[in-house]
Amino acid sequence: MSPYDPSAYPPFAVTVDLVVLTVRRHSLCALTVRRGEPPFQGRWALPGGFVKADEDLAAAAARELVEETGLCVHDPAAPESAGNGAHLEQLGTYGDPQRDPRMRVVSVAHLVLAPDLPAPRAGGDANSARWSPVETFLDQDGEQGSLAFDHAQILADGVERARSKIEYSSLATAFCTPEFTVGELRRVYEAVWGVALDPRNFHRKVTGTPGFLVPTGGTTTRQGGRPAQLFRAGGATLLNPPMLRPEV
Amino acid sequence: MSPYDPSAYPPFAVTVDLVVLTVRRHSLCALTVRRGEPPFQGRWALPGGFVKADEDLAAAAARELVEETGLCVHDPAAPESAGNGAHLEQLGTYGDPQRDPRMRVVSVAHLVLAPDLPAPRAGGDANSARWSPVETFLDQDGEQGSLAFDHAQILADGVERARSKIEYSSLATAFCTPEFTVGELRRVYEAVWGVALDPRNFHRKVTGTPGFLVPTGGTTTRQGGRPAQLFRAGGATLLNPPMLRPEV
DNA sequence: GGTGTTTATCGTCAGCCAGACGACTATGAT
DNA sequence: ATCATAGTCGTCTGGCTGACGATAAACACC
Repeated sequence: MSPYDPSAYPPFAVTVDLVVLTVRRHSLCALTVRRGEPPFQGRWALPGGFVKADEDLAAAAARELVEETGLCVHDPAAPESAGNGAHLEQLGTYGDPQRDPRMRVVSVAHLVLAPDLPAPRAGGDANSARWSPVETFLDQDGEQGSLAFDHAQILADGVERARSKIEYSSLATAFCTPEFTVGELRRVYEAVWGVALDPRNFHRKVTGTPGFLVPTGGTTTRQGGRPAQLFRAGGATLLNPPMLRPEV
Repeated sequence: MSPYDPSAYPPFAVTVDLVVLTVRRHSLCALTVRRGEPPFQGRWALPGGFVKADEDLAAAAARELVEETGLCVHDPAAPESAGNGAHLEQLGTYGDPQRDPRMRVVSVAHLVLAPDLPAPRAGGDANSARWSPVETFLDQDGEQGSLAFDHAQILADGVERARSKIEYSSLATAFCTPEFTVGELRRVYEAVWGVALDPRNFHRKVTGTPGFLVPTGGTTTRQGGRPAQLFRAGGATLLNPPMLRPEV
C-alpha cells in the first residue's frame, strides 16, 4: 500500500444502498423510495444514505433500514431473536466514477430479506416509499420507470443473489413469519424463483432435510384447506444437498 | 439519500486489496507483500493501494495487480484472451472504523485466481513479495506471522469464496494453463479443497459435463505416466449439477 | 527386452435423490 | 351432502455419485 497523498487520491463519499426484498401476494417485491431532490428528483431509488464518520458499514445499513422502514435487523449475535427481524448481508460495492453526477461516491450495497410487512413508512411520508414487484425494474430496457443512478443494476444483483442463495441455504425462512407452514415456505420459493413447484416433492425435501424446519406442534388453517403443521426455522443454515431450482 | 453535509459525513479513503490465489506444488498459495512503512512495517500484507480519483474499482484492482505482480487480468469483454490472464472478481468491502490506525479507510477487496507463475516481482524488490500456502495465515490464532490490518480475515473470506465457487462454476480452470489435462484440473480441486478425489469419478464428471472442457486434440506426458488428453476451458461457466465437495 | 511404477481412462454396481404423479386427509364454502 | 382447497404420505423410475476393478500407455531401471 502506497503512502497516502491527498492530492493524488482525493477522498470519496461512501454510502450504503439497500436492496430490501419481501414476498407479498405471490410476488417478489423490492422497497423503493421516491427521491425528493436532484439529481433524479421524483424518480424511484433504493433506500440508502451516507456512512457516518465512525460507523461500521453493516451498522450504517442497519441504521438506514430502521430510519427508512422501521424494520429491525436480526442480530446473529443474539440468537434469541431468531425469526424476528430481517436478514442483512453485504451485496457488493459500486464505484463507477460517473455513477453520481454530483461527486465521486462509492456505495456499499446491502441485501435485506424481510417477511411481508404492513406498508412501509418513510420519514412520515407514506407516499414516498413503496413495495413494487421486482419485474417492474428488471424487465424494461427503456428509461421509463427505471431507477435512479445505477440502482437498477444493484437491484438486479440483489435479486440474483437472493435467488441463488435460497438454493443452498435456509435463507428463504427470512421471508416468512416466525412460524410458518410448508406451503407458505413453498410459496416463497415460487415467488422468488418465479416458478411452480410440486407441493409433494417440496414437502418431502424440506421436511427431510435435518435442521431446516422444527415443528412447533401447532397447526393453522390460515391458508384454507386442511390444517397445516407450523414450523420454525431450524439451526441449519446450509442445505446439503441444495434445493434445486428447476431448469428453465 | 440525504443531502451531502461534509461536516456530518467526513470523506473516506478508498482502497482496493487483492487476494491473489494460485496453486503451486499441490497447495493453495496466496500472494503477500512485505510492508515497507508503518503501520505494520515489516509485516506481510495483501497487495493493494488507493483508488484513483477517476478510476473504477475493478480498474484499480487490475492496475494494482499489474503493478505488484505483472499479472494481466482476463477481460471478459475480450473473449479471445480466454485462458490467458487471471480471473478477477469483487470479493467484499471492509470498512471497520478502526481497521487502519491512520485514518478511515474503506477497502474493496478483490479476488484474483491465477495459474502458477514464475516468482512474483514487486517494484523490483524480489524479496518483498512472495507466495505462501494459505494455511500459513489461516491456521494460527496467535499474532505470530499473521497479516497486517484485517487482511487475515479478508484472505480467509477470499479462500472460502474460491473453495465454494469452484463447486458450481468452471472457475477452477482459471488456476490452469490455457491447455491442461484432467489430472491437472483434479489436482487444482484437491489443492483448493485440501482433499483427495477419486481420479476415475472426477474424470467421468468433468468430461461428462457439457461445455466444461473442450478437447484440443493434443496429448501430453508432462505429468509422467500414460499420455493425457489436453483440454481447453469450454464456454460453460455454471456447472449443473455442481461438483460436490466431499463431506468432512 | 522384461518388470515395476506412474498416470490416464473405461466399466460396473449399488445407493441416494429428484421429478412425476396417484391416493388419501382435513378443513371451509355452498 | 358435495365440492373446492390445501396438506401429507407413497410409489416408481431415471440420473447421478461414490466405491472400486480393470486396462492402457508412457517412463525408469535392471
